[in-house]
Amino acid sequence: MAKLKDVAEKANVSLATASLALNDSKLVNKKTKKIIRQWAEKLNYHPNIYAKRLAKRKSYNICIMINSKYFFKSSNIYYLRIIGGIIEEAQDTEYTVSFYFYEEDKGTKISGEKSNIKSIDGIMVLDVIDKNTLNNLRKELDVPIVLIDNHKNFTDIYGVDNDDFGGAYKAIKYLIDLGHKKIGYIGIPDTHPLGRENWNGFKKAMDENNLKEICSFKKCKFGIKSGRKAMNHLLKDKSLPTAFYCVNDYIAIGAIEELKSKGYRVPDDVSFIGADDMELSSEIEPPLTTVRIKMEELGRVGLKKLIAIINNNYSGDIKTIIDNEMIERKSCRSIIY
Amino acid sequence: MAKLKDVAEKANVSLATASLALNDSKLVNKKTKKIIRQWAEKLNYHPNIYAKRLAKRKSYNICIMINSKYFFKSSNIYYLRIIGGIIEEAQDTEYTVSFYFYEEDKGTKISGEKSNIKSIDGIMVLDVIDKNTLNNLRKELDVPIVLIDNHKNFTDIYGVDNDDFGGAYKAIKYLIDLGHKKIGYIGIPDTHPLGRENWNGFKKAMDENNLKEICSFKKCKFGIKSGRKAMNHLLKDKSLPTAFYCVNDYIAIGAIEELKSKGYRVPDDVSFIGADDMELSSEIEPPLTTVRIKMEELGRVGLKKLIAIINNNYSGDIKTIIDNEMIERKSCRSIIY
DNA sequence: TAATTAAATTAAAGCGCTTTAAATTTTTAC
DNA sequence: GTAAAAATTTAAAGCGCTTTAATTTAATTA
Repeated sequence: MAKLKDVAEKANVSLATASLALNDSKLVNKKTKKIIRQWAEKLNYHPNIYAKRLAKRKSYNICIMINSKYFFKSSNIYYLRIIGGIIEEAQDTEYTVSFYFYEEDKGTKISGEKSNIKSIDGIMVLDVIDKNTLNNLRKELDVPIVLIDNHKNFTDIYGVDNDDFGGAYKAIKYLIDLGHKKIGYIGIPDTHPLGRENWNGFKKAMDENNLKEICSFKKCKFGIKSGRKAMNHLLKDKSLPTAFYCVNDYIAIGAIEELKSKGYRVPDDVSFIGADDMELSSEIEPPLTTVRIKMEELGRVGLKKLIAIINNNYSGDIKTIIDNEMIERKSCRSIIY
Repeated sequence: MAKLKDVAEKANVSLATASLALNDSKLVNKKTKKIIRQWAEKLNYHPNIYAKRLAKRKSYNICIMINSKYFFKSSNIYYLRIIGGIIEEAQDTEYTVSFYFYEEDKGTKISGEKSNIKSIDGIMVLDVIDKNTLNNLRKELDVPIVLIDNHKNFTDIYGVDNDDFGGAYKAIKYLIDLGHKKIGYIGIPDTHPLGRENWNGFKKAMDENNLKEICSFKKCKFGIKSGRKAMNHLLKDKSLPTAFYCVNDYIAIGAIEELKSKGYRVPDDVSFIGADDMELSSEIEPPLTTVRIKMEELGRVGLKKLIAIINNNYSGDIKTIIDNEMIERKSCRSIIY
């Protein structure tokens, strides 16, 4: 493999000039630069990243921290898509990412035994992280941190979040535009920030249209079973709304299943809109209309942001909010006559 | 951050001795070694991995190649679990993994623009890879390759594969032990190696028990819809078997749905066993009994194997076969009276 | 005790790059 | 045409580690 010395020799310049040139320094003459670049190309030269990192005393490496419990227990497409976005983005930079599974209770010595984790320029944390672990991170490793989809906990730390509020709002507006006036809500408790955001988005859209909430259930967990249970519970009410917003697709899927098993038709009798867009959502009957979270985007934007921060040229907001995308499928019908 | 020099000074030895000691060389006296080790610990010394890699002319880095199309299109838990296993395993070694998305048609210059990919000691390829890309890899990067779950294509390349054959066999045996004699098969075409393996495993178990195939459908794709269609088709037959083996859980889920929608009960009327164990499988009604693929294990074993090969101390088989795990849930019933 | 051998330690070079002070060349100003 | 300033190039040191030849120390033998 060609090294810097080789291109320097071919180009008839010193090592220093070659290095400077390939790093696009203004110190070197344009013509010289061009010649050096051409030789680099011709020799298929690629810098040895380890030599570079050593010389620059910089790791060009970013650590992606993932709670191993969440990852392995409830592992779902969620992490995969974020990670996919990060990797893709990294491929276009000179940064490298390495993944690190942490365990909450072992928080105190994050940077203990593993030496790799010490060679990093920044940290991205996926999903929610507990206060202890985070604080230890901050103490032990003195590098910038970006939280991905942390649902606005830790307001003083850089982050990239999905617009949960806006997603719910958008969904309700969509239903309203379809003519629905009686709209139900199936979600998780308000104690969870995600629950709060969703509920607030829902409420806002309803309020703006002078609609009153009806048939809301906020005790779900994430999961199909939970959606089924919720619907089962709601079915005891006298009247069903004409449409439901569910804070995530699995809940919606469960609710739909339950409803169908009782003889109702979707969307003929009641429409459904979910959120997240899971792999399954397009597979069920009817295919689920949903507010898709741009998870790849969260990853991509997060990495860009972190790199900017590392290089001291970030000037945007502490929290970046990523909007959602409406995926119209077959689970909502218009009731405008 | 403490460096080697620091611990050498504290321990009152030369840099060389310190280095040797921490790498457990037999050249250095045991007592000296101990002292040096203690100081390293006390100073919380961790070698700078870039300096090390540079000095050793070795990258300690492994490239995980993923077909970006498969990853992003049909992205599912499959990749996530394998990747999880790899990352976990890597955390216990001094190797680092980096991920690389490739595109089939761009096969010719895998190692082109990106320099990172050139600093690797080995390659793991997830899932199926096309011949062209693989050959280019071999030509361009002269490092060992391990194929993960490649379904035994490329018999001359190291690999770690799930025991698809054994999985099907195990599933059928399970059904037979439950008393089933009329067993149906829903799968993918034999042209796909996975289809072949499954079918052969199915056949073998059936043959061994003098059972005749009945109600088999082999034109599925992977996916719920496909399972639904399959069952719809099979329902036109006169008689249903008492149990079905489906080559993957999504197919099973679709088939079950379809069957239930026609008024049948699962497992009362017909039992189902799937394969893979997807996130969803435990969520449906009834929770699906399935032959779980140990995907994390595939990743873990694959990495270990590759590292061994890199260090010239692998002596096992070209292909390593990982067995499956029976997950008993509620979709199969005993029909022994 | 001296000579020989084995064990332990170290000096020094090198990995491939960056960077800065110093040297050289070119341009500008007078 | 020369001095001063600006632009360009380079020598050399350094990043933090490994490794080998050479040196020093300890153990063995006669």
